[in-house]
Amino acid sequence: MTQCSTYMHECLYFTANALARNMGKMADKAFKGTGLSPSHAFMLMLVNEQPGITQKELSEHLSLAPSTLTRFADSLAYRDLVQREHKGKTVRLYPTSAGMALSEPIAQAWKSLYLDYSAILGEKSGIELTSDIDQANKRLDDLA
Amino acid sequence: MTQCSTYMHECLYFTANALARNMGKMADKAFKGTGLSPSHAFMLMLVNEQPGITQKELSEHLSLAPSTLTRFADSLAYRDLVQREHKGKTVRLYPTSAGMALSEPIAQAWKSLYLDYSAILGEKSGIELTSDIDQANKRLDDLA
DNA sequence: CTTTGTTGTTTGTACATACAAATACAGTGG
DNA sequence: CCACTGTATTTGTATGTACAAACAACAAAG
Repeated sequence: MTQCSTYMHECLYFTANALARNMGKMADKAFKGTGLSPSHAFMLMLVNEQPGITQKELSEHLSLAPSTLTRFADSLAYRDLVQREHKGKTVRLYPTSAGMALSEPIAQAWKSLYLDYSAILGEKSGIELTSDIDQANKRLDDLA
Repeated sequence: MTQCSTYMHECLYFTANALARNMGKMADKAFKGTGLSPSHAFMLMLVNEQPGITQKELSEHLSLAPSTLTRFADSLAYRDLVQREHKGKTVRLYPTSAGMALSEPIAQAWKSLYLDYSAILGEKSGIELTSDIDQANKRLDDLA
């Protein structure tokens, strides 16, 4: 705890990024068994649940840029976890059987991630923090 | 607000990353005038305040990997904003006059970032959220 | 039915960041 | 003084993510 005349930990940009990196490490470990990064896993999960979902919709659900979704879709398609259907200007994604087979492992990894950080932060605090952050995101999104 | 049977917004990994991206965008805008990314600006700030600081120390203050600090130092040195002094195995960083000249612009950008998000979240909520996140980070760091 | 604006996707490119392995130095027990 | 161990840095390489520009398809209006 070296002292620091610039109080970076009082800056939301700074703390938010540090938290994201911390959680990223944890999530990477938790999802390692699935062979997918957490973000790819979330994406596949959405495709499994809503076959035919478009990339636009995915980018909204995941708050990721459309171009990012293109790359992710490339990657999942390359591994035969989803199939793309181009209809007009939109692209719809459907899970393959290999993709669906990952549903369970992903759900488990996700649960395990939840347990991991709950163990450190306390379940209740974790839930509250998550909810507070989510509220903040809603306001920030609206003004973007 | 499309509904989603997978409640990603109840996952701390997910919300934390979304917040980091949101804040990142804001910070990029706020720091644009300085010609530096927010992270580089923070680093330069620390060097300005503690001339002779080592990369190890910087990596602790900034919660960034040592290798990342090497690249950042490269970049700042390349733009003649810091000078490196290799002494034994450690590297100490000193600001140049150009680096020091950026102190003020950086401080202003930082303040402006603070005002920006405070305007959206409310100053008090912003402070509380930042502090909550900081607490969480402290616990997560300890167990890494 | 053509022009013009809007929306969904893709591509080129760039950046922050990380991990693992390599390197270079420093300190210790023999 | 030497071998061994630990610590600070660097390098190679990879990933996630973004923006801006290009592109493709549709919609609306003249």
